[in-house]
Amino acid sequence: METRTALLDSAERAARQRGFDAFSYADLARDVGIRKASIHYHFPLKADLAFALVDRYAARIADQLTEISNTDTPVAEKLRAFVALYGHAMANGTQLCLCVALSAGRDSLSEPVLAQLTQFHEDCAAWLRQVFTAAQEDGSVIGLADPKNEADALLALVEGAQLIARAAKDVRLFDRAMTAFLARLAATEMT
Amino acid sequence: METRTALLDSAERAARQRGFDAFSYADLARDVGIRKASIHYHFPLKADLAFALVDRYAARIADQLTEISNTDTPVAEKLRAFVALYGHAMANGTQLCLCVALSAGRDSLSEPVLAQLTQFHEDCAAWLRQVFTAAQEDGSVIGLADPKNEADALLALVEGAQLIARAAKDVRLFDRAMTAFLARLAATEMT
DNA sequence: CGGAATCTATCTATCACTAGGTAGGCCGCA
DNA sequence: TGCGGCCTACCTAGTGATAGATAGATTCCG
Repeated sequence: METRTALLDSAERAARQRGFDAFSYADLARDVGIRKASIHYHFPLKADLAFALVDRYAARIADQLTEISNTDTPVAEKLRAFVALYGHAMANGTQLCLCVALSAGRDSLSEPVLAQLTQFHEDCAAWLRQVFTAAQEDGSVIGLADPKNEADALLALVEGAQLIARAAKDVRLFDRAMTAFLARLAATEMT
Repeated sequence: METRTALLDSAERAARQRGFDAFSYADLARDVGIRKASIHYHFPLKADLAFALVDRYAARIADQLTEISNTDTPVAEKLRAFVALYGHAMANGTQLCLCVALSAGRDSLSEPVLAQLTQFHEDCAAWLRQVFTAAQEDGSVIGLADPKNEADALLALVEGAQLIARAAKDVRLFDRAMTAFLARLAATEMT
C-alpha cells in the first residue's frame, strides 16, 4: 500500500506543477525508486492513475469544505477560508489545484476523469451557493448579488488567479487578484 | 508568406483548443498540406513557432484594446466590450485565449516566450487599470474598489471563466461567471 | 504440521509509436 | 544561375504499454 501512495503523491505534485501530460511513468519511477514497469501493476493505464488522483483529491477538498461549513464562524470567515484554501494550495506559486491543472489539458483525458472534473466543479459551486445564500441573510458581503452568480464568479476568480500566479511563479499575484473580493467581506470582530 | 500564415493559423487553433504541447509538427503538416520537415524551414524550432504565435496574437489583442479605447463610448461599454472580447475568443467554448492556453503549460516554454506572456498580462492589466480609473471619475461601476485591484480581479475572472467554460465545452459557463460583474455596470442609455 | 498452490510486488527486456529535429536533394522561377 | 521553398529519408530520444520471470509471503488442505 505504501508504494501506491508514494506514486499518487509524486504524480499529484508533478501534475499540479507541470500538467498531467508533462510527467511520464519514467519520471514517477525515478522519483519513487521503482522500475517504470512496476507502476503498471498499480495503475495499468495512465488513465487509471488520473482517476485515482482526482478521486483522492476531490475527497480531500470535500472534507476541508465540510469542515469549514461545520466550524462555527461567521459567513465572511468561511469565504475567507475558501479563498485561503485555494491560495494555500498554490505552494508559493509553483502549483495549481489539481482539477485546474487537469482542466487545462482536458483533451488528453478519459471520459470518466472528465466526468469527475465536472462533478468537482459542480460540488464547489454548490458549496459556494450555500455559503452565499447564508450571506444573503446576515449581510456579511457588501453589494451581494444573486448567490448563484456570486458562486460562479468566485470559483472562476480563484481559478483564474491561480493560473496567473503560477504563470509568473509568484503567489502574490493570487493575493492581488483576490483583494477586491476580500474587501467586500465584513470584518470579523475579535471576541 | 502564404504557407507561413497557414501554419500560424493552424497552430493557433490547435494551441488554443488542446494546448501547445498537445499538437505536433505532424498534425500541423497534415492540416496545412505540407511535409513535416518543411515546417522547420519556416520555424526551425517549435520555440520559434511559439514566439511568432504569441507575437501575432498579442499585437492583435493590443489593436482591439486600443480600438475600444478610442471609440467614444461610456466606460461601462468599454468594460462590456472587454468581457465580450474574451467571451468571443472562446468560439463556443472550444478555445481559450492563446496566452491562457500557453500559461497553463508554462513549463515547456522557452524563456523568451515566457517573457512575452508576462508582458501580455501586464499590458492587459494596465489597460484595465486605465479604464477603471476612468470609471472612478464617472461612477459607471457600482461599488468600485481601487482600480488596480479591480483590474487584477477582472483579468483573473475572465481567464478563470474561460478555463471553466472550456473544461465543460460550454460557453454559457463563461457568461454565468461574468453576470455578477456585468450587473455592476451602469446601463448605457440608448441615445 | 508441511508441502503445494497462489498471490503480491517487483524486475528485465522489449514493443510499436511519436516527438522534434537534421541532411541533403530536387525543382521552378527571377 | 542561384536560391527560395519544398521534398524524401533519416536520426535520437522519448512515450505508454506488454510479456514473462522471480523472490517472498500467504493460504489451503491432507
